[in-house]
Amino acid sequence: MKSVRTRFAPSPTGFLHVGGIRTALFGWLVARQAKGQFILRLEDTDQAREVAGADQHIMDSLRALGLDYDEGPDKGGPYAPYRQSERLASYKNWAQKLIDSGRAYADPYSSAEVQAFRDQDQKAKRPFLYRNYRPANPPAWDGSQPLRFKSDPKPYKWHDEVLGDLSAGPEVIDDFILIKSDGYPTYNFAHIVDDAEMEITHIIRGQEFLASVPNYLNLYEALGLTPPIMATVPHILAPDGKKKLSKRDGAKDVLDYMKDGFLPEALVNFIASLGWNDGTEQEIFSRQELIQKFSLEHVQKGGARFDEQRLLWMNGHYIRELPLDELYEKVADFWPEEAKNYDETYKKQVLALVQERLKYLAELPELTRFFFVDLPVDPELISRHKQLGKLAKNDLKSLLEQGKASLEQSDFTAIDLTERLNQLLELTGQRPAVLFSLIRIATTQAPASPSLAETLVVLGKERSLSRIDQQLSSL
RNA sequence: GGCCCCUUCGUCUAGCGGUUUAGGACAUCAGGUUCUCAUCCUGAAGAUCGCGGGUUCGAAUCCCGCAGGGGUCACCA
Repeated sequence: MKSVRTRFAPSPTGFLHVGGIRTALFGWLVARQAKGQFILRLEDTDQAREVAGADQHIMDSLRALGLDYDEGPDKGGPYAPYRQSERLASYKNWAQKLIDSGRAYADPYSSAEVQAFRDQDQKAKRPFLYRNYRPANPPAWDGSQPLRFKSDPKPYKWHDEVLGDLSAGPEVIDDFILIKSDGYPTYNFAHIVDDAEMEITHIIRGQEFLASVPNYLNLYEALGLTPPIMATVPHILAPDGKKKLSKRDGAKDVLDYMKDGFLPEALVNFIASLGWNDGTEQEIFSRQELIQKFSLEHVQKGGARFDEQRLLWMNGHYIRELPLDELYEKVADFWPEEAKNYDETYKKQVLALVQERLKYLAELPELTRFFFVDLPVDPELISRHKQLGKLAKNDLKSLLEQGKASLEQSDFTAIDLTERLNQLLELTGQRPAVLFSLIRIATTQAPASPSLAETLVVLGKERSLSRIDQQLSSL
């Protein structure tokens, strides 16, 4: 049996956003599930739109997400090269076959002339079809003119793994360009040649190509090729739900998500479940489960909106699931500046306290800064507090003095601190909302922090007491 | 405009003729977890399944119209 071979074939014109990644992910899942191969091919046939470094960026993104490819431009493989710009000879060969069989011809018109035809059709409110203007006696192709496919319009029915049975009439089939006048092939031609030569079994692509499929089918026929299995993945929509997600609508580079501390596992799970599910109510899928359970038939037909809230939740979930030591390693580059002189033991204690609060790793500094540096007293923390804001300064002062007196006697173990804080509640007759809030604010100067006793343990006696003094002197 | 695709809570979705008073998750709101934030737990609100016809004893599920959205009609992919 032929082994399953899928490919991801981006053009190096920029970074990869979630939409592109999803296409890659689905192809990767299909290949891994079937124990086949996943191939990366760069479609760099448009020199004008090419962006320097984009190819490397794409490869970095795939690797960062763990979407490893078996063959690719930087990896080689039995069907190398994997860059279309290096495969021009191939396209020439196949083009020659078409010329020989009378299925390709040189386009004698200037672009201005073609544009005139187009305008004419547009004015008449009918779709532009080049074949209506097909030259009767085209000149021999010398490579300086575009080479066009001589189409054979007919209706087609075909099957799409996601969308089901599809069909289209002959009116959509046209003489499209195979090779541009600059010698480079168009996508329409190149991908068909490459997929055939590379023995690709499944084409998974966005729905912007759907309207062209009949043209491809016509070309496959002319080349004597059997079309691969096709699957059309719907677009991911911008948050407003109107148009497809694009870079200009704020679609972020996936590598930027990684830089903000979104975990690859979370990103992969999120992107997979955007438009796919296994038919059950399961939400969290490990990579192994995705490979095992993924199927193109369960991919949603309609477009899905990108909901960052959901990604945030899922990422937080994956962060919470991580063993502390593993999280500690991942968080290495995210500590606040002030943490650099602290040792691993201390930082791990801090990390354990904020693990359940982290939605993404880049939040670490704002959540933990007070563990590493004394922040200036912020009077608003008290004045804005529901209960504390109502108390007179003298009352606050005396409460805090009592707290200080008790804590001075403590050995700052969790057990002792908890007990003392409880005693303090009875002694002062105050509710936790008042007493604990006050001490918490005094010792952290942060609007939010982990629980009081836990925080004090990590902060330690000396630092806690000196901060209480600092607060006292401001009252 | 022609052609093609799509349409279930705000969002992601389950559902493939009857077990559905349409289920779950995110977000929202309320309560609980000795304090804030978060986690966790419980609960609430939230979709006449785009609309209109049919078929059927019975339809979110099948058929036909319509509407809305998207894609495409490049020497871009």
